[in-house]
Amino acid sequence: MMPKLTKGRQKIEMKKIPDERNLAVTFSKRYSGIFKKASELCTLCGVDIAILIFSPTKKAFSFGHPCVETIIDRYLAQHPPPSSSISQFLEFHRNANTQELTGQLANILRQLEAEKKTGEELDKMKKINQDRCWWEAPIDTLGVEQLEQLKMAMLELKKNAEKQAERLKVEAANRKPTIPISDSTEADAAGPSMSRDMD
Amino acid sequence: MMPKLTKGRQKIEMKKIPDERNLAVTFSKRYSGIFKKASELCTLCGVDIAILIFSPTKKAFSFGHPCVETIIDRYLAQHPPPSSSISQFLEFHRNANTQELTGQLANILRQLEAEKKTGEELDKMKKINQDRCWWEAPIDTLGVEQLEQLKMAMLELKKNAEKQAERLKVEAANRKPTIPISDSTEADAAGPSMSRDMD
DNA sequence: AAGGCTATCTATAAAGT
DNA sequence: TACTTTATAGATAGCCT
Repeated sequence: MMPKLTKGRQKIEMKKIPDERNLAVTFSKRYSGIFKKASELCTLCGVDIAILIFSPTKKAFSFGHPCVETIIDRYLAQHPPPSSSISQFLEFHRNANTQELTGQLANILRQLEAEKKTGEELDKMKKINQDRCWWEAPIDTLGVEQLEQLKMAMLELKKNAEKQAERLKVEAANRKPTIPISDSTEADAAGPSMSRDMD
Repeated sequence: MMPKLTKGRQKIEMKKIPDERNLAVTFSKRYSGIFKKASELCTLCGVDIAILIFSPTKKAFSFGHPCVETIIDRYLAQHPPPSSSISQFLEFHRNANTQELTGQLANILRQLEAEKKTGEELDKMKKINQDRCWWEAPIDTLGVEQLEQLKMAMLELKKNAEKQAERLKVEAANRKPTIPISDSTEADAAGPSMSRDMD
């Protein structure tokens, strides 16, 4: 009998692999193994699957059938139910007041105006990453898809608007404006206040 | 030597399993196998993963580390790049005008006020589906998480506001209002117009 | 439908090219 | 660096309870 040529596959401990090189190799093998399994599951059982993985180097890997975005939309549509979101939104604004909200929206609009002036730059970026998925989406989710886009845009604007609002708040304090912008501007930013108000 | 007790594992053809019963069993075994693999990959390589599966019966199964929503947010943040979304948003509004937008936002606010009056009903719904994920989210993505919620809420409000706007438009036409509400209200709804305007 | 068994198939850890 | 090989660990098809 020949001496064993290799040790073959060995059992490994289920903890984070210490050696960085080995970790990279294992990640590469295993994530592709998982994608293959997912692909088989799609074929064998005719199901829809999306997998999102952020590698050790923070790069995103994804698998999707028929399309990652489609699956995500379908998931979001049922899971964090819209009614839940809206009630949280209302709860938040019950504690604040509508005048403040008006103020913030006004700021968003002002910011919108400003953004329009630099819109050309954004147009270029848009050209670069032409969206690829819309036309693949089943008709019944197309509306949601679009709304998603709108929402992402609103979030971007909102962030910018908050910075703007911070500036305006300082100005406002010096002039006693008709629509005061209070500290709620900060509460609405990335802080934990809203998230903790939930239960 | 004993006669074989079973045939053991047999190779199967990579096609949709015809027998419905067998398919259900295979789905159950395989999806849990994939989740186990994913879990191991998390542990071994310290990566973040989300998996969404819609079963043959359309039920959603998900795996997420640290949390499905977190991963989805991170993915959406990079993939259909925000700049793409925002530029589409801007392109859309370049064709409309800011006055109209102002009008719509005003309607949203009006709707908000109305919603507050029926807020109790929404509170009940909120109780039913307590969100489970916020506090699990890593600090650096919490802000996005919240903003996601806000956005979903805005979208809900927007839909309602559009119906409201439709009514107001009719009123407005009879009184020559300071802020005219034009047909863009419809274009902004869930129809395909915006999505097709992309390229 | 859910869980267990066994024989076999598949994935993959380690080492080699 | 990445592909190939080897041998074993792990997943699972078919069957049964």
